[in-house]
Amino acid sequence: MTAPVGASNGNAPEGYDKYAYEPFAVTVDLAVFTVRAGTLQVLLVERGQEPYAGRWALPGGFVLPDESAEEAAWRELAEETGVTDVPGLHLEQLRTYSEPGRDPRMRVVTVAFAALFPDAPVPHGGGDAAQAQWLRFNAIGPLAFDHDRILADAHERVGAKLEYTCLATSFCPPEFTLGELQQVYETVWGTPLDRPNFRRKVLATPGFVEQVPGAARLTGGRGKPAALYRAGGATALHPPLLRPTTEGRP
Amino acid sequence: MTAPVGASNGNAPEGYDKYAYEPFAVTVDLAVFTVRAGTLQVLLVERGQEPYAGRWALPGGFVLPDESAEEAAWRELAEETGVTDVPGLHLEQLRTYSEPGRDPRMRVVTVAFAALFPDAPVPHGGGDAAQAQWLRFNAIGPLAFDHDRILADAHERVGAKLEYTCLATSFCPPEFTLGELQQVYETVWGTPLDRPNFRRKVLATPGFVEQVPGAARLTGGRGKPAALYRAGGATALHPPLLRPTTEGRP
DNA sequence: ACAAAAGTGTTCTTGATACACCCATGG
DNA sequence: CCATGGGTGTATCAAGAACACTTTTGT
Repeated sequence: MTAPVGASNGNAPEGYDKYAYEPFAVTVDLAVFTVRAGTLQVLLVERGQEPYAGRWALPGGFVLPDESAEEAAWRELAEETGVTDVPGLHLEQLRTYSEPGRDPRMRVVTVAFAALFPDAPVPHGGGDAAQAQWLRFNAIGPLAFDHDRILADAHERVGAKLEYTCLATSFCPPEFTLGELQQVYETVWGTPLDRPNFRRKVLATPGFVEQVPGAARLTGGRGKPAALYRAGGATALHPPLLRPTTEGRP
Repeated sequence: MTAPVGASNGNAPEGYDKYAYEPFAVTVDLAVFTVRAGTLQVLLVERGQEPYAGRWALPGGFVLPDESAEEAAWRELAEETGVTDVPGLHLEQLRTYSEPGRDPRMRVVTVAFAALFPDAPVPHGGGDAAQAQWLRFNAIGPLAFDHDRILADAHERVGAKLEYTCLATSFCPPEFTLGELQQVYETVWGTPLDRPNFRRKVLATPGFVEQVPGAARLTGGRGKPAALYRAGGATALHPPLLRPTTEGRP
């Protein structure tokens, strides 16, 4: 029941006073991932005040009175990174965290989002983006609030999404090699993949990637130049590309 | 950033007045499904007041100051159905809907949940459960607020979850036949399945179901009595049980 | 005897896995 | 010429799809 009052079930609070209750603050928290140099990185900000002063935290902020959580998330992402209109940037709602004690100051309900950032563009620093920084996912100590859990949930979600969607291209620049795409999978999953099979799988999925006609690029300085690809129009991946040795994940 | 104020990014509102903003109401909405007599049914309540007076709506209500959204959802479910401690009942967070105009009276952010109810126990009526009723999913007209969308999202989620979890047993009574389990899949997905293959698939997944030793039951009055099964301990389904002709779902 | 529902077996095809192997480029 | 990374081919195996068939009950 959405209605705050006068709901047809008799359990909603009586009266219709907007201010009758201790107010809830509604915020968004963002788990922004990127893959750079073969490592998984997360965008974090350092807290200046108590509680958790000096700790790292997920970027985020209030949902303003006239915007949805999605709009707030996009706005915050732009403010933290200083980047607007990143092509191929993916942002999706993760879940909502509402435990009463999660912020010691007041009741804060946060809608968490997971975002995939392509490599390269403007990591941090410039402009009004205060001190947002990319940190290695594996080297992240305890975060403020319940952000460790949010980050873990986001990581699991991103890993799962790579299996059955074409989302991995959101981690890549507009043009990329199949080796780079494979590195995205290997970095997020933390497991090596068989190159020939990965290649077949990707190319056999219509609309996953499309080749840039004549282009080629040298990847590591050495070796044969690799063909370049762009993201195709497909979003789903059928059949899925499963993580190796996947037993009993809920 | 969870902090309402003094956050390390400069974008959070200044000051630390809990009442400085138009307050957000936080509610939960429940999409409760069951499979009865080969049809998919949804628990709905009829609204008594404006807006949307006389329309059907998802059951739900406020998140109280000292409970999480999950606790509120369990409480509302118990209140609407009059049932507590239903074994095998499954409830999970779906997503949060926060568009500013979704309730015309005030700003209401709702955390939506999807629940699977086993067949049979206490449909409605008794006790304080006002007028919650089971309606056929296929015969549901336009609902109040944005509940059509929430219900559609919940249905899609439930359908997807049947593919890769053992969740279907949550639709069944404690003891059930494989034919009944198959009917759950067919009802939710709306597609017929091959019985021999379904059977093999279910039995080949360790921990999905376990047979009740000597028991058997006559299903439709005629035919061979079917063996009875209980839900096993497993939660995940590897490899998944995919919907037929599944092309291009995001 | 027949219908209806449970349960078993078999074939065919697809997709995943694990390799071996060739190609192009820089040092 | 060799190390490095890109790209191709192939044999093997497990899983899913389709369907024929048997068994047990009620009418």
